[in-house]
Amino acid sequence: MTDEMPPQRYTVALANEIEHRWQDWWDEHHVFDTPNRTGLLAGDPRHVAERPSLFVLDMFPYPSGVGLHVGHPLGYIATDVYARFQRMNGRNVLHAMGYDAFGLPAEQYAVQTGTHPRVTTEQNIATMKRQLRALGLGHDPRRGPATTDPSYYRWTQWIFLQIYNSWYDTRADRARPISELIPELQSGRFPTPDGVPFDDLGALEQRRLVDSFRLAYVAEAPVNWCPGLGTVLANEEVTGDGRSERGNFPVYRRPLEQWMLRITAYADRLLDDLDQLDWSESIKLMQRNWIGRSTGATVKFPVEGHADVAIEVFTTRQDTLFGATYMVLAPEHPLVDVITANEWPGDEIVNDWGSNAIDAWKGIFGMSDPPPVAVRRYREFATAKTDLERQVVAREKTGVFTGAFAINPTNGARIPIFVADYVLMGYGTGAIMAVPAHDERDFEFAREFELPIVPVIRPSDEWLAQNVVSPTDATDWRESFVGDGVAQSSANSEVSLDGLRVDDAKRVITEWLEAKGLGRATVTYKLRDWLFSRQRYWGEPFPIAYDEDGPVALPDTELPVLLPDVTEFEPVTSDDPDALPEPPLARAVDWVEVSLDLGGPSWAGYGKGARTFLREVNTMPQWAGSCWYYLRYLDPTNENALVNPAVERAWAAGERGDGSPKVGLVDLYVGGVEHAVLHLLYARFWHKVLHDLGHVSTPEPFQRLVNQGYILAAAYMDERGMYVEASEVEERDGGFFHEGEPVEREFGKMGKSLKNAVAPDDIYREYGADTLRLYEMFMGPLDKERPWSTADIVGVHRFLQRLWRNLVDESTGALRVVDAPADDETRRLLHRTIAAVRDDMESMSFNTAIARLFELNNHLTALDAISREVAEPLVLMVAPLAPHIGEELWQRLGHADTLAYEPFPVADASLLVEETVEVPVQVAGKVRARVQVAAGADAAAHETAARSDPRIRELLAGRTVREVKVVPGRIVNFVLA
RNA sequence: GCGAGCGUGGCGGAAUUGGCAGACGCGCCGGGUUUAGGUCCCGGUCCUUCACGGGGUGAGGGUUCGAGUCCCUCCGCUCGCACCA
Repeated sequence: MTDEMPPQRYTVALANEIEHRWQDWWDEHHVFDTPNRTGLLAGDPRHVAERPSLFVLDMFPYPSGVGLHVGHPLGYIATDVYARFQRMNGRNVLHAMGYDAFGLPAEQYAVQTGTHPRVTTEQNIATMKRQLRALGLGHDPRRGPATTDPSYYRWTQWIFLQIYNSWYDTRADRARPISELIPELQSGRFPTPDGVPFDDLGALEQRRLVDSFRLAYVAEAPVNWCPGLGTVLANEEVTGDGRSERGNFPVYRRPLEQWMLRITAYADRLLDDLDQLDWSESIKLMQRNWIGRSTGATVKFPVEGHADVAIEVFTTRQDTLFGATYMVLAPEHPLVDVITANEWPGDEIVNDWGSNAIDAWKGIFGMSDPPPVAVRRYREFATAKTDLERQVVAREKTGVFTGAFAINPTNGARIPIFVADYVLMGYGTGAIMAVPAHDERDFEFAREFELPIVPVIRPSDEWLAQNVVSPTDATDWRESFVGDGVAQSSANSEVSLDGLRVDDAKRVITEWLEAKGLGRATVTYKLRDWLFSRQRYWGEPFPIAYDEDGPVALPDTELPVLLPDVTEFEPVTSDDPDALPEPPLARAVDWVEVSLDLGGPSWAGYGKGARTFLREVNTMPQWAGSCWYYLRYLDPTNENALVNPAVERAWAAGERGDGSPKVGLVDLYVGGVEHAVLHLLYARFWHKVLHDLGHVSTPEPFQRLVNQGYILAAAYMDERGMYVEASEVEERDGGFFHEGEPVEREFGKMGKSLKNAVAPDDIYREYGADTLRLYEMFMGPLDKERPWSTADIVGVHRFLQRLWRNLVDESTGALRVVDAPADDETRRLLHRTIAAVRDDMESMSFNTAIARLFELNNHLTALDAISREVAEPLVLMVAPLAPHIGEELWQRLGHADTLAYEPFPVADASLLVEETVEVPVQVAGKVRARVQVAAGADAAAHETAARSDPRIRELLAGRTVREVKVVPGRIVNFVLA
């Protein structure tokens, strides 16, 4: 079979031999060791440390036990190509890969098999390193920490302490050390309990007061509690039907005391600073929506018969206040019990049908119950609904009247107060004023409950005409009017909005509310503080201990707080929803109890001499380690600091593409869109805290973000609806079969669940790593999803084979390259290719760069010998994409050192200009001929050339040319009359 | 429902941003090398037509000398959010 094969053909055997040899060579010669300008990693034998820096980063991978499939390295290859290109372009490039190795999968596997998660994690990291090394990625091997290394999580804990020991100064709009809060408290800037001066407070009161300012705090908050897993879960770990993603156990919302991080203090900056980042608009929008800032006003509504109670609502439409005809409290609202009447009011409120509307308000569970019973039943009904039911039942409005009335503060109207689950306790104040004329949800509810609808904004004429209704009487309205318009029926003896447009009306009414002490301008956010503790073993321990009064921070000298080496790391699980979390670390009794002499100020809970504390037994969530890993890449071996500030500044200095200074440390960040909100928001938050405290110099972590598309692959489902192993499916007669049975094909994200994963190892074995790299880059634009097709790989493999054959004689192995100059046509093609490839590499359009290289290479196959002036630039251009064959050919061309630092070819501009250009000629908009004109010729010359073309002359004969449009070098168009 | 993005050959995808639609690759067709298959090499390949020509970028309309590209309406797909006051 192989006896016919030329001995020096670029087969997979030769490719693999070349690849392994160069991977070893790179390691031995430290080719990708990136020097820092100063500090521990400052050695610089290649003299590149002073070059402009470029930090290229991949999202931190989790070392999974099942190994990689070919979808995983797509982004890693892209960053490697870009990093190699920029390194050849004169940049000092930092590119490294660490491991996000804490987390639930290793712990679950440990529970199933009894293997300690550290063992599994180390094995998985080794497997992943082997698979990634085989791709030829040019990472600095010294800069790849794992979050599970104590030398790494020591600094995760240190950052937590920085956050804990900080408060947010809203006046300076930044976080400051907690020690700087004390003078502020002493000066009386912040109110103290009962107005007692801070220094006169007891130690515990001081401590409680200071704790209430910290950016990390313990609070009771409703969380996703999963007794089946024995831990609380993040929202993203819970499926749409309220079960755990792993294990499919029920998840319950219940209040538990947990660590929270005060990310809400940064809401405005997290929102506003997005403008300075080079991220896709869709990702920015997702973050904006998640933060969910809305500006409006809070307004107090007095409650009839309760002189001391007012219901505070948040609204973005304070201009419609005169149209508020009822109020709604969320079922969980604490005032519900306070204001609910004992009996239904005796009022007659006549509805449109002439009957008493109150009868319709008494709820869905029977009209004989008094308000307290009706309200209790409704609350039970509302809380029993799962999230799924709330979605499916969608917008069907339910609720119940409390029997109580509030007073609209603008016009004194008595308005009924309802409880309804369309108002959420978690947003705003958990209560709303309802303006059914100008709010869709309120309108639906008002129709359902026969409530009055009072238009206070005159709708646009267009809307009125379309709906054929009155602007002032909503009886016939089929929907609310939510657009801009002019206020009407909105005046009392002190203020009038009538005639004002929405924005002006908002301003006027807000001023009036503030003057009367009834309300004020307010901004609210959807963003909630970040629940930061988990009941897991395999995570970072908190650097926190407790005395009888609460949490106390451990000093830096106690770091790292090592994860105790237990034998039972499984959480306590249960079927009982009322079971309480029992973190696995609670069982490490010897570790939990710790004797410390903390010393220090009483407000920090210290200062009591040596005594016994109990350690925090929760661990941090997996996000903790991934919030700051990119900073550790800068200075991974530093034992005295998270990162040497001088090193950090050197990497942070730099410019964006447009020459403006960058605000984000990392120049290019590539990863999956699944982290659009959580990881990217958390990391930005931590970075900003570290920036405020002076530990990093930029306000943002990631300047430019690119989301690579998923790799899709055909998946096959049998008649039972089960996925079958895609690699075992055969196609025949236009159908697909698995073990003889017909199966249905679909396309989906490559992975274990669809049984359609393709292992990179199989591709190396069949084609080699350079071919895999090239194929993944050639499939399509980086940010688009693309279907994997193993059959298509031969195309790029043939390219490498042809490239090899163009430069190396397949039978003798001799170089086919000559020193004679290239012919003119080849030289011009080369320089056009260089110009195009350079542009494409800059914009990461690798698929088109590869197409250009194909064209040049195909041109060369027709030549008897290849000139060195073409061969060398070609090899250098291929090298970032296919570095092993690049290095091998470079060496065979007579170079002793790596090409990784060779300058990327630069096109000779004079060779890009053709002497003549072919210009299409249109008659009446249709291309009828092409003519040659001199490059740079003017419009008249174009027209003359076009008119002298015989075909054009024929077509124009006897016709009147009304106009001739000429775009020199591009087109000539004769416009006929 | 709201928001964002995308619809180009049999398939993956190009098109300097309003100027020659289909680069490049797969597949397919034909030929060569080979005992044969595979590999490899050469040529062809949007549809229609013998050809000249005509048609063609999800559908329909518009702007323009000129539209894959801009605008409007609709259809389809993907993603995100989902009672956020």
